[in-house]
Amino acid sequence: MNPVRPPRLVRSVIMDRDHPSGRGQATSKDVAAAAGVAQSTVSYVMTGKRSVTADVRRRVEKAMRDLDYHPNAGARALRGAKTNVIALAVHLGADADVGDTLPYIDTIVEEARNREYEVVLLTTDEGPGGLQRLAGRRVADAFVLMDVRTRDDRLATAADLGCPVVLFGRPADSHGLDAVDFDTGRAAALLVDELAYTGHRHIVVVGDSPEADALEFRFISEFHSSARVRAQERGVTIDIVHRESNGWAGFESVADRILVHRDDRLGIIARTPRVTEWVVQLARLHGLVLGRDVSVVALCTDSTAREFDPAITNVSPEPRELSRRAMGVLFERIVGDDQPPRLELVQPRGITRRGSTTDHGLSE
Amino acid sequence: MNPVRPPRLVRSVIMDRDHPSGRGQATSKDVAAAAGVAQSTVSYVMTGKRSVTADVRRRVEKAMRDLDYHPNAGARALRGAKTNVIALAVHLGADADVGDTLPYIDTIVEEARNREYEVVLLTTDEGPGGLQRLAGRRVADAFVLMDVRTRDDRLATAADLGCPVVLFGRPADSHGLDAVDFDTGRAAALLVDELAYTGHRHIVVVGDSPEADALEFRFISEFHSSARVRAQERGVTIDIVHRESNGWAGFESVADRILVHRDDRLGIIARTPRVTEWVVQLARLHGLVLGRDVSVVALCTDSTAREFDPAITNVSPEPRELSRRAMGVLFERIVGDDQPPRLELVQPRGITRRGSTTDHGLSE
DNA sequence: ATGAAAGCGCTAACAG
DNA sequence: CTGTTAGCGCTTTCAT
Repeated sequence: MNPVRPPRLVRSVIMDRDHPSGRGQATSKDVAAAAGVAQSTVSYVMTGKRSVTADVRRRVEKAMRDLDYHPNAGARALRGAKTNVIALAVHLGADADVGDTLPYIDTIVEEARNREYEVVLLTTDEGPGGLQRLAGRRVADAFVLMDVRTRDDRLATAADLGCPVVLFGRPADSHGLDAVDFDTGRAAALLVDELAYTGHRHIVVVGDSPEADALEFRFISEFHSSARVRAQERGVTIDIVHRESNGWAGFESVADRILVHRDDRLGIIARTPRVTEWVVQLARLHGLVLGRDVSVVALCTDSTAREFDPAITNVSPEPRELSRRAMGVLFERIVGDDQPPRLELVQPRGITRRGSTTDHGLSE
Repeated sequence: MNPVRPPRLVRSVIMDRDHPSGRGQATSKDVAAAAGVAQSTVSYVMTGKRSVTADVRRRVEKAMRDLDYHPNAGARALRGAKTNVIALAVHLGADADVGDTLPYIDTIVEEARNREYEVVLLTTDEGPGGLQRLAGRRVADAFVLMDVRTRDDRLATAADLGCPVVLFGRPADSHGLDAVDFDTGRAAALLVDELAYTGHRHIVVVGDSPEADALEFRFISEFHSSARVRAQERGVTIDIVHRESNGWAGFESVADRILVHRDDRLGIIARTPRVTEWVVQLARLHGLVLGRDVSVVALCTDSTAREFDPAITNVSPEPRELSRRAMGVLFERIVGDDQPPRLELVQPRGITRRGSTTDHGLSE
């Protein structure tokens, strides 16, 4: 029986070899043997750090494919003193601002992959210890720190790690580390301008975090102060409101403050996606039609803005652009450049006018 | 000058040593030398695989502290054939169900840390190739696959990796892999029961994904079919509705279907946090008071349920428990157990009655 | 209870 | 252009 057998599959070939026993991986030595070259040649074919005859290269590459060869990351890291892993410290706790954090992470992973890097995850809760562990054990050789607070006890440690680090946000003292940040002040100005230009006389800024957070995160305080200044310049009144406790209840309790000027060209600025949801709900609840009785603008991604009906006039915080820039800076450091520490301040792409805003006909 | 100098700091001691040059890490060899023992003894102090005199142990531990020693992960992996890294494949794309995905990841990272494991991140988009890369290069030696579809092309590959894998979800063919899943059918039954017991006569199930998704993810179709069966058993009418296109608009267009029975003891089941938000909005928009004119129950975490006012009667999908169970199964495989593949079906902890439901006085 | 020594898989001198 | 060789830092026999 079975007089005619199909050609054996690659996998079988591997299984039959005696050196890379059973399930074990083929090593560069096996590849070298199969291709009839030295182990170092295999290495040079991979790294391109030495020129190799076309013929030899072909033989090596074929052997790699036949044996399903993958270089062992541990051995590489050990020898090369380079792990090709970056550590990403991000806040994942129960109180994480779930709204727009995934696109940041997604883009970071993507950018890392484009450069043949892996990403290990680290929670902000682990604090400085986590950084030390990963750097000390040589698991990662570059770090991305998200959710950086104005004063952040991870920074002194991070600066001492002796390897590239990039921050999301602008701490009071950056300890000589590179950082990227979104120009939230500029975003606030754009949002205020939009409301002022379309003839609104009163502006209320609504945030979802207690006042205390404004001190911890610069992007919050900066948003507030910039909005305040701009409103003054534009000659419109402004009030800054945030919820008093968690949940809708803590938000509803400040409803009066939000809606005081509901009958006199009121424009509301929502600082996060979640708060946008609430503001929309609040308006509906009070029988106010968005884009007619009251205007709402928000700092949120375009995709979030479009989820509403009417869609919300918005400025995007550009999560993907921010992550791309951060990774750009990080990899420049990795290849080793000695520039002084850099701050990349990402500008809003602009404001997108959608259905949630009225034009009171007073535009300049 | 400087007649009295303070005792030198640990760091200086390191810097002064000549072997671990400059910024370089101290190695176990350095520790051994400093403690006056063999390198192997240092190793045994760490692993505990051989008994060590209390005195020797103390000396070694002191040397480790003095030199700020951290074992090199690459070297360990190389020698020990164990990376102490698990790979987490998760969907992070633009369409990710942002709602409740962070708690899963948070708990996975936490559980990994408790067992001295690191977590590398992998996007679902990378498909089977990502798994092969990480396993082949020996970056990770165990895998967690989230967002598993009914038919998922990563599974055949995953099963062939030759290392522990655990799935979130129940594919049509699990390829002999372990899996954990939430009993969404039971959850649907609980939600229907709650509405039936409190005297509702019509139930509408609202989902946020198009019908097509129900085929891809078992938890969706199972939720629907279980709800349907249970409603029949309880003698109440049921309709299953989902939005027709993205955003609020696609949702509002099915508003009529949702609210047909608004005047006759209507109970609405929201299948996700996001859809809960919308249903609440829709009700308000139509002047219906939650817990009086209409009842809303949801499949969402307790913390999400409490965000609303009135709080929403809910069944939690238990993200943290699910992750804990998954990691439990995974680590049992890692220490090597030869049980047949397991499916851990996590039961809902129960339903929590809150303000969003009316009791029509017909409870049994 | 401890030491000495071999070697995991790779890269980078050093030789030709 | 290619081969030979010496480790990277650790764990684990094998000896004592």
